[in-house]
Amino acid sequence: MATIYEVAALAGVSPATVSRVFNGNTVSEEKQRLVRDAAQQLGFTPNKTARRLRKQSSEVICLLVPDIENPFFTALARGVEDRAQESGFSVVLCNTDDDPAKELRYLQIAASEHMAGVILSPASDEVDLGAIASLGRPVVAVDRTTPYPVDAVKIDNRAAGIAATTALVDAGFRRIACIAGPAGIEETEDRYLGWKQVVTARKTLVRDGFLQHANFRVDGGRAAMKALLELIQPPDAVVTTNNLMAIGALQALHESGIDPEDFGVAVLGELPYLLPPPSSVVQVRLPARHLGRTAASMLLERIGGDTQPLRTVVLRAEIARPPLSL
Amino acid sequence: MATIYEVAALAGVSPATVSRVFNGNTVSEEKQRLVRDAAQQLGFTPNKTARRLRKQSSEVICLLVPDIENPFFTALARGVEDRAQESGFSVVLCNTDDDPAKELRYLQIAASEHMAGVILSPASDEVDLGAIASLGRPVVAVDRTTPYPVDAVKIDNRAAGIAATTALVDAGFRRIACIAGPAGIEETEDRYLGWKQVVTARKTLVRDGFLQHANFRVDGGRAAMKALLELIQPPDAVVTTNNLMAIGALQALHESGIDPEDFGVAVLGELPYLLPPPSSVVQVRLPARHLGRTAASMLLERIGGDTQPLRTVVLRAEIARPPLSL
DNA sequence: GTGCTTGACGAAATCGATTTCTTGCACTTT
DNA sequence: AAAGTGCAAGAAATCGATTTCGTCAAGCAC
Repeated sequence: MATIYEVAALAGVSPATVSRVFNGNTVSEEKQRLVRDAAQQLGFTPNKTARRLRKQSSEVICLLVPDIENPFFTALARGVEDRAQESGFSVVLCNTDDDPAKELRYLQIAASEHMAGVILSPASDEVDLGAIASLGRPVVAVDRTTPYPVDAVKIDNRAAGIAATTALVDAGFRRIACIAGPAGIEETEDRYLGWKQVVTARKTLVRDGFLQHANFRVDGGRAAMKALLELIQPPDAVVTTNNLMAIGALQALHESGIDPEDFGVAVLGELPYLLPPPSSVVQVRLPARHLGRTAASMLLERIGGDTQPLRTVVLRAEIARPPLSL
Repeated sequence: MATIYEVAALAGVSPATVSRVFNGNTVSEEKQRLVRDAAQQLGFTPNKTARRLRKQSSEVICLLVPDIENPFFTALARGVEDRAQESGFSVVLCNTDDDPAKELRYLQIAASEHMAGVILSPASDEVDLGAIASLGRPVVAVDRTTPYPVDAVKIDNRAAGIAATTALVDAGFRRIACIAGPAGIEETEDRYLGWKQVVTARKTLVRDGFLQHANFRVDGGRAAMKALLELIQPPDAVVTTNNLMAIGALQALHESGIDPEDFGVAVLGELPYLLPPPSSVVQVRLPARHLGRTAASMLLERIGGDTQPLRTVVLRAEIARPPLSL
């Protein structure tokens, strides 16, 4: 790897001039040519580490997601990446496993690595953005929000919950349960509030136990569904507040020998279905990729020095597939 | 962010001593305590960028995969990450989209960012490891190999192809086609050779057109399957050489109204099935996560200075689900 | 012609660590 | 007691860029 000094020596100029050539400062035509030729000849690329040390920042943005194996987050990551590429930024993708300790570790890395900014889907409300914030690096919360004053991009979760539940009611289901995520996570809270609003307004039957809290994974959804089916008066339909839990719920239904056509399932998110799902499954399509792209745009604006007041962008989800009526 | 100089000043020692405390050199008990206290008090963490510039390396490894939305690669990534964490390394995950240009860009970034090593699943045979290699950074190829002399971890693709095809033969299918990936990619080449070996040895019927090349994605699999079904004498079973193409193939079957129980499908890889797949689907389970973990282990050994001869580790796939006989 | 502005560009400082050199002190060894 | 040995720890060099500062010359006004 050639250094700026070698280029300078070969071109017969000072290192400062070489730097100026590559950073758009005033250099005479003549020397520009000399420098470029020399750089070309030596295969010179500026050392990012040295530049970063000096500039105290880099062209890398850090993306923290809770679960990289969840297609929702990979789609989101793609959105971030696409947008970042357009501005010449690289994306570092980190997996927090919804573990605040891991999250903190990565945030510290982001800080000490001088990354230009962070996009994160916080593992918990207690996320500590202190280190990043004190460096003045912008942060954008995505999908979930934080108590810190940062920009955010989220989905209109309540509306999504309402849409999902309404679709089930409209399809004729009358005993609609809800499998929500862990209590205390705002994102899932809003979704189940949407459910609650609809079941209350439409006066459907709600029993104790119709609201199940589960972890966000497949096993959580399956366990919750099993619990629902064991109720004395079980539901005839369910709203699950994320994609993985829906998979678990569908598995539980299948294991219980229930014909999927007879049981309404509404999902917030998309299922990795191979084949068209049973007609009684409603999917609310969450704009994951767009979420990522929007977050990246906002972050890049901040990195560029934008100082407008904090923004929260709310994206609307849409029903992917209206259910047939019963 | 406190610097080493501030810590040194507060502790009343020189920066060199502070550095020694954090890098395990000989420092008296007394000063160690002083330094640690001062560091604690200031919340000091060594600046990674400065350290990296000086040491000419970092504790970051770069993982390049062709498609981050493919569950096979996310599982692989998890394996890499898990292993890296154990040694205190961070993983930067980059998506090449099977685009040699993007791949090259990321490799250059890895080089100029002084990353400790690279694990990659090369987009093509023309991958250029020159920059990385000239820095002496170790590289491990995963899932696919390269013409460069680097360590590799791969799957016994031919055996997997043989296992998949044999399972179909054993299940009674006699006109077995193959949907292979793009010609020229070794990984898929080996898999289809496994198929070829079995159909030849077992004397099943093979027609022109029974071997389809497709891109590695869902649409490729679907198109290939459609082409197969349009043959004058279509196959009664198919081996698909990756998971996404299998999804496409199953979709095509479904769209053609063919009962999945009547048509044998063997997949190299796992399907993101929600529910148990039709009994005629054979899945050869590829140990993706393990692949990643092994690659990470090998890379970390090299980073640690291991200079043993080049190794290629071959992992064996296993049949996930023996088919019922017809 | 003198003084002032302006622009190109080199010298040197800087970013924050690590590491090599060097020094000084305590302790052996003959 | 002089010389040798070992070790803790400070001073200074180093990694490779960017950036400030200062110089010098050209251009222009008076």
